[in-house]
Amino acid sequence: MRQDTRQRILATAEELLLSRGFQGFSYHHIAERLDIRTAAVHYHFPTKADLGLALLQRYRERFRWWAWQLREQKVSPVGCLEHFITLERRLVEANRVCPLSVVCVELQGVSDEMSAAAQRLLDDALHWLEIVLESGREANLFHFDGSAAARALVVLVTLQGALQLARLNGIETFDAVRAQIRQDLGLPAIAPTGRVAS
Amino acid sequence: MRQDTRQRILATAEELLLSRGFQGFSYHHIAERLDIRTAAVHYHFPTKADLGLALLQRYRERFRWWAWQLREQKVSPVGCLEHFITLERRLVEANRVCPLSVVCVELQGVSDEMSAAAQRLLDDALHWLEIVLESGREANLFHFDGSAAARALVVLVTLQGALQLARLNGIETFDAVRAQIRQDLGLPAIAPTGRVAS
DNA sequence: GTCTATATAGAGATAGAC
DNA sequence: GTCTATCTCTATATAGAC
Repeated sequence: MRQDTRQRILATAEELLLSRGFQGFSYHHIAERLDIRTAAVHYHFPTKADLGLALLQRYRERFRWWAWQLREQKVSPVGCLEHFITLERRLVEANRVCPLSVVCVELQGVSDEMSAAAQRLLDDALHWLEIVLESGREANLFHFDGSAAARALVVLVTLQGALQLARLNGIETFDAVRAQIRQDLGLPAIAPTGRVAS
Repeated sequence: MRQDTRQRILATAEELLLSRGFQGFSYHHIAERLDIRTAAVHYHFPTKADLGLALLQRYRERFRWWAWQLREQKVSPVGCLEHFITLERRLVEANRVCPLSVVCVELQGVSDEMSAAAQRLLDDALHWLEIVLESGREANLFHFDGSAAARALVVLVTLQGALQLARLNGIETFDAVRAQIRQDLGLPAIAPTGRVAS
């Protein structure tokens, strides 16, 4: 019945991480929400650095699994991009930011292992996006100059920035940027394959 | 001799804010660096919210003065954009982030007044960039589709994202994005007006 | 695995002397 | 304006009972 406490801690901690930053939540916040004591949290994650690392690893595993699923379902490059943007948009709707943003802003306040885990997550995302863009270009779906790697980098940082500033400026900011990204990749204003999940 | 303590506090606090986040520094850190006591810091800024607000106001005033200078010197739109990018690049070099990033990530941990001040800074930056892009387009220096406001938004969020991820991924990330932004605005790979300050 | 209890340290903030 | 001294609260973490 109760190894799932660990999972509930992770889920709650992730919510807190993405809405308040790593330095903005404590074991007390987690324990309070789950109606347990802080000592129980320490049993599962002895130090906060352990918890932070676990959160980033979990996030990365989830991303890899998500990307693997899209591949299994043979989703088109355009569909992949749309799904990815939708993923980020959901964060905006939930008033959250991306864990990469948190680590970058609070870099001096997190352990080296945590920032290394963030680096791996970033590498995965960039690599995945590069493949999507390159295969989409080969299929004549996307149109852009330069290397797919360079374009993937620009798309990712643009989404990161939009995700973040949307918190101050409203979700219209995110949607405006999203439209621009599509246009810069040579897609029509409304994605032809559908899947522009709201 | 000693109203400049206030200025020294602001300068030190800004360094800490941009390198560690708002929740990542304390009055003790400031006092230690200036070799004064925390009570002296509280004299100038009774609460941390007061200090945070002052930091954002100061940042905004500096930006406005900086933009005004460029205008006085009749710097071309291309030069303005280059100067702006250089401004951000210096933050990367100093391993800092933008105050807007800090406020966005730690939004729940800052006062309403602080986030309102960040909003005003963002508005100023967007408005300034919009004018630069629009006047540059009229002078046939920039080439882009859509409104200047929409393009300004994309350029700004892209720089924000690059500034942030460069902290994890290295300054090459920032430079690659910078090159892409230039290209997307129809500029040659190397800016013709010079002023690509290193 | 979870609890109570507690240790330690740091943060934000105030009072009052100089 | 800046200091010493102190207060209160919170955060991280551990010990040991159940």
